[in-house]
Amino acid sequence: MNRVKDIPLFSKMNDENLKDLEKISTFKDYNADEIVFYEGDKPGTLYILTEGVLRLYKTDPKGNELYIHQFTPIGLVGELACFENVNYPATARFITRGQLLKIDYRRLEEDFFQNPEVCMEIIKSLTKKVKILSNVIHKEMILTSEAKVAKIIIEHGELFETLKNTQIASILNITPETLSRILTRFKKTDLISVEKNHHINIKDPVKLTSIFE
Amino acid sequence: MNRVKDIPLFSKMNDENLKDLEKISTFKDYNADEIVFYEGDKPGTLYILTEGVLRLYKTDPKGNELYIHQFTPIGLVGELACFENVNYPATARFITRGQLLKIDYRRLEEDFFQNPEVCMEIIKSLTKKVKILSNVIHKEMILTSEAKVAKIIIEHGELFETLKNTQIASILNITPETLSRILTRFKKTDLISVEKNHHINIKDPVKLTSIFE
DNA sequence: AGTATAAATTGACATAGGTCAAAGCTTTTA
DNA sequence: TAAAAGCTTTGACCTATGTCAATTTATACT
Repeated sequence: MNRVKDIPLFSKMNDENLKDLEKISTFKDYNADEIVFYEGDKPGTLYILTEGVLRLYKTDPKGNELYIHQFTPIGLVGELACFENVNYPATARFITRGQLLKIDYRRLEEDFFQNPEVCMEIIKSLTKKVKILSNVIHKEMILTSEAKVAKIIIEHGELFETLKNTQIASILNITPETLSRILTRFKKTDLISVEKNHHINIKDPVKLTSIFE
Repeated sequence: MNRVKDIPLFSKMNDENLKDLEKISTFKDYNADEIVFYEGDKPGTLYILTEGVLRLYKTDPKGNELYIHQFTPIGLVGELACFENVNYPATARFITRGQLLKIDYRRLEEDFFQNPEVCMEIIKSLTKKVKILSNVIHKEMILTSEAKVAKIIIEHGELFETLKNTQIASILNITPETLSRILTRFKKTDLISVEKNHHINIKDPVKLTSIFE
């Protein structure tokens, strides 16, 4: 992607505004593992993810990464920090190669929010974000490790075919050891079985679901 | 409060829209401890808190209340559920007597979001909420119990003068026993001392702050 | 195919906080 | 001001997960 008007957020802007926007924004490509911003950095740039997978995580005092969310195109990233002028509450790192549109927030503000279409898109984006965070809270505060694993098997079982268990553990914010032990327990109690290609066969969906609901 | 136009969110609406709004909304008074909605309830009503203190919390499988936030006037409550049409992700209960403006969301939608002033207020409200949730995540995922206590002493030490330790423990999502043990430890290591009227005297702010930063 | 590297499993152990129960303290209420 | 009710403190114990280390199993590379 290389034009601002291809971004849904701006698709309904008039040409004049678009031109202004182009002046204060640039597309930038990233490699996998590149950091976009660190937790605690000062805001000032609004990011729009146009390509790739971008992970948001926090770091605890021991240095562990605490997974919050992975964004896929197209979405606003880091708008809270800009709108509220607080430091970024999490670190953003690309998981794959990717691309961002970087917008100089200070030069944007004035007429940007006047446009009702833009406002509507921002509301949508913020709403999505509230939902994401609300789910994070649910997962981290309410669910036990066993419940997290049961939930990801039921809701995204296919992930086990493409990701290593260490990666899944990191998404769930548990250790690989804990994940391994829980999977073993699920196999022993005949809730699941593991077939070729790491495909997880759910043998007792009802019981498995009851673990996290 | 008893008029819709006294609410900032609607203050800039024209008279016609206001009249429409009044038709689909009602003020309702609540007593302390009254529940407004339960986690899992179907949405349909947009609430605006006009008086009192409203607590949002989730309930874990053991029945423990997990504190998320307490709202004070004036603020939108439960808009995520309405906008996204998902069930309420938390329970809302009044801590004091209070009042809500209840708006029938289904009858609202059409022209409500056209109004740029209203949009702007909604963006503000959602932004505030993202910030709140982001803080909840920080508190619950990153901080240890000791760090939570240190943080509340530094940032809201005066709370100890008005609230029982059990209430503070519930805000921090820790048990009163744990809070008591941590306070004892802080006293023993000369970080704080407790004076008359439960006033907490911070003897070593630097060290105390370093526990949670 | 055969070795090197990475990932998963398993066991032993550590730890933060929760749970339960008893004993002191403070408020409130009568 | 006495009795009751409600807080706080303390000790003993429990539990879910993390940590570290050893081993086994898979995967990738020449």
